[in-house]
Amino acid sequence: MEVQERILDTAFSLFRQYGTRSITMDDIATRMGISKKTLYAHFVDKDDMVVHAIRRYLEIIQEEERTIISKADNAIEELFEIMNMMDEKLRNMNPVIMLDLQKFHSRAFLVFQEYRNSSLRTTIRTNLERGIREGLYRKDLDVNILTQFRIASAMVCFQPEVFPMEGYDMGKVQRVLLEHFLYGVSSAEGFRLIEKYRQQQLSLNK
DNA sequence: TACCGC
DNA sequence: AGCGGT
Repeated sequence: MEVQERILDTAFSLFRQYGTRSITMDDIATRMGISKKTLYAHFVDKDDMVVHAIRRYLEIIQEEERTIISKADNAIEELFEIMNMMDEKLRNMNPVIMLDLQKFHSRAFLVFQEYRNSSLRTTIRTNLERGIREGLYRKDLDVNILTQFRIASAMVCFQPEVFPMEGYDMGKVQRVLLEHFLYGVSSAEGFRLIEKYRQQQLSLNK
């Protein structure tokens, strides 16, 4: 792996736990056993590093989503796989990171908004359309409204007032909300499939 | 690693 | 004071 990528992965693993504000460039350099000079050889400043760290994280998620979507047999299997993937991606994530981006790293915040408004929206909408086509979701769904709702629901885990880090794991929150959404959009046939995948999950975790 | 300056 | 930046 390239040095930049290793720096970004180290930085992001710290940012996701503590937010960007409380992590210093010294922390990152120390953690990697390199000097700050090396950090500044690869990134113009901290803000630039935050932008790249967020971008990389989102690109990895999108890449994994593409793979899942192309492999999944149907919309429900797709959602289950995305749920497992996001569980890991959001585990131990501190919701303050979003406030830090909003307040101190507006460029990185824009990168996230761009992801939310294009990639995430498309993934959600396409999954709904797929499920309806496959007869696994109800035919009378309002795809527009439900897409908007699902985006909002995915964002609620970043509100520390609603889900403070003490007591709630972001990955778990996302999983529970997504599963709840899935039950809400499913047809009778979809419902049976959900039960089947849930059984499979249970036997896998043993 | 020491140091500056915001 | 402590942290970004040199």
